[in-house]
Amino acid sequence: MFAKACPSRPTLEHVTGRWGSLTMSALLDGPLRFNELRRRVDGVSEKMLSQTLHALERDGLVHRDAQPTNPPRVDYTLTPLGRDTAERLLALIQMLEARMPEVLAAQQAYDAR
Amino acid sequence: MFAKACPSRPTLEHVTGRWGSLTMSALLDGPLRFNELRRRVDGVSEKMLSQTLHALERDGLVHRDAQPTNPPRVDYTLTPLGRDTAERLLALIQMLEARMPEVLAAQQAYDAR
DNA sequence: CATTGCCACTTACTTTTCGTAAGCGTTTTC
DNA sequence: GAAAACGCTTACGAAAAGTAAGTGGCAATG
Repeated sequence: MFAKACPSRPTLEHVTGRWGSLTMSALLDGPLRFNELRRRVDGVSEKMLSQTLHALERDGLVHRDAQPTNPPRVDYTLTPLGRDTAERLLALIQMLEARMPEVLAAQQAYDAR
Repeated sequence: MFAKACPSRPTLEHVTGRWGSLTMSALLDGPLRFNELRRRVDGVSEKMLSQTLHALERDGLVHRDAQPTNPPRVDYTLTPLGRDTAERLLALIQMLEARMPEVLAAQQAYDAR
């Protein structure tokens, strides 16, 4: 993984990317439709969500279930691999959130210099 | 965290960013100097490594120990919070690497469509 | 004793990525 | 019959990242 040409690097980037991590964590609660996801992951644009989901689907982390009805209904779900990944991501996110006071204190100390 | 203006988002991005995750994982083995890190994290430029380290230092995840000798010797270490974070990151990375066959298979199936 | 290379960076420039905004066709809601 | 929701895609400007070169001092090589 530390090697430049490692094939797992792109996947790691999809998973840990700004929107990848939030998207996957949001899907831990259950399947969500495109616009439901967009509302949960506050700040993501339609374009970036679309891109993110395509990448995650290609990597086998997210399953896309499109029903050819009118209007189209598209549900996104985590695959088993996706769930394992998302659980770790969410744990990391929650740990960081819990310890944000430490981070903010460090930032203030740093900026005060 | 899912809120747009959440103060933990920038920190999450530093931690999970392309170079942040690899840099922190590399530091789990012990303190490293700037160029040692650069050689370990294959592909990172001096500029990006410098930027990444500054951000992580400001967030209180990495400690920078610069000795004013000649030539200057600068050691980077993980703080306790940084170590907790890096352990989770490394676990995620190793899990992904172990399951890359699944990912590659999914990619091939996707591309074949 | 000149050349090369290492050390830890910073700065200018180019390329890639990202975010913003609009458009698409259909279908239910008021 | 006007407006909004659905799930996207496309064009364009802005921001981030990658590339390359420069800095200044010291150590070892030739």
